[in-house]
Amino acid sequence: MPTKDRYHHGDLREELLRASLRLIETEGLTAVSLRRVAREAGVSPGAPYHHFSDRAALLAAISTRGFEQLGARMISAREQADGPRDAIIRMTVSYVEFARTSPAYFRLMFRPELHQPEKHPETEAAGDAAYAILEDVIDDATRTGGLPPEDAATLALALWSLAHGLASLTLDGKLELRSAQMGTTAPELADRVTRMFTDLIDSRWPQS
Amino acid sequence: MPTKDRYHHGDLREELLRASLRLIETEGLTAVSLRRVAREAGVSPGAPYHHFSDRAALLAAISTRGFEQLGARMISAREQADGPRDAIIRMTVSYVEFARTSPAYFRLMFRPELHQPEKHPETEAAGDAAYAILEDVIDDATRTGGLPPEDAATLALALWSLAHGLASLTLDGKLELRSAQMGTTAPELADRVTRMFTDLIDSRWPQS
DNA sequence: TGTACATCAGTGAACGCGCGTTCACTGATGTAC
DNA sequence: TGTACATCAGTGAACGCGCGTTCACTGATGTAC
Repeated sequence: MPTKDRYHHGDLREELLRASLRLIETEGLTAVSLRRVAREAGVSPGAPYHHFSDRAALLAAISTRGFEQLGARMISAREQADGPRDAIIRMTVSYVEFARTSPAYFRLMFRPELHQPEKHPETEAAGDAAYAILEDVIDDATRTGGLPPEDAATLALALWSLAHGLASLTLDGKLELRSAQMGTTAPELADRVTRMFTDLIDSRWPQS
Repeated sequence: MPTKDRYHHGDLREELLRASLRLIETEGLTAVSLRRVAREAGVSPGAPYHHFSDRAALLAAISTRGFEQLGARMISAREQADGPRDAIIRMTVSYVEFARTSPAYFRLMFRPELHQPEKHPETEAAGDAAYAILEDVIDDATRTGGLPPEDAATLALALWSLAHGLASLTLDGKLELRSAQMGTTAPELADRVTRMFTDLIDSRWPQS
């Protein structure tokens, strides 16, 4: 067990990642400087450099983890689903839910200019992997349902756009604004939009 | 006509806004500091304070203008449309097109933490006005088409989410990546997704 | 038309700040024998 | 088991930088008479 006031922290890398996420959530992305993160972790300004080559590397590490977590959620949503149609609903909902419950991750993941993904290919790979899960579910639907294969790629993109738009608008508070006016809640509204979209797919390709 | 080397700039406020947009497009939002913008406009660091109370006020002014331009595009898209169904397509496409042709505006508009809209109600009002246009078109469709009124609000939100997602993914370069793999272009892909969505609406409510 | 004066919109130096990053250093830990 | 030594992971002071903002100032412009 870690003792207080040790010279060696023991788990500084993790602590820095945690502190960064905390900062993003409480004070926003602009508050995340290496100095500040170090201070939050109770460590000197130079210490982080033993774990991350620079600020962008720290942010890239967080992004990678974010994509991995999003992917894990999507996989678990798919596993719990009863058929491809249900999988589509559940995965979209879990995408939006991820944004809502992990706003710090989500905001950073889609701010590529901050973490220079061109220098950190593992971040891009994690993002691609998450998208591949979505595509795979759509492919499932073309095999077992009546979804025409030539529309699969477009539909996957439509679904991603819808989910991403819902997630972004949720984080911007736009959904909450609308839901208040409509006498409901933001999560319920996101669900409703998702279900409507799936219903639309259903009525276009009934056998899917 | 403005002469070079005048003590009074004559149109500094506009020049500062232009310089900011140029900077966002070439070097990103982080490059927009009041000092830098002043330098780009060829003016001393204190000069902008005669036109904007602080940095957030400058950014809010740009955001407001962005929402106004987006609204204008949506209105014009609607006017050119042949019926509510066509209006829905055109407005969605023009939303995405706005993001693509005015990325600097778009990025800033949906970064509320940067321009503190709570202090600048005119920015929020401009955003609400743009959304109202979309809602209005959907309401049209419920009156003239077979769209059930109880679904109107949800559908408006679905459309906004789709358009916003497409726009965001376009700016992040994700659409371009997909389109390259699919042997097409990003704008064409966005069109395709929009048309698919409208087709879905059509097959669900054929008379709309 | 000319002049006095108020106001507007600039200048440029200065302030204090937090930042990223480097570096010589040192305490703690792990390892070979 | 004990010891010498290498390596790891911290410290803390220092660097140069650009930032937002303020301020006393001044040149240019507009206006009243």
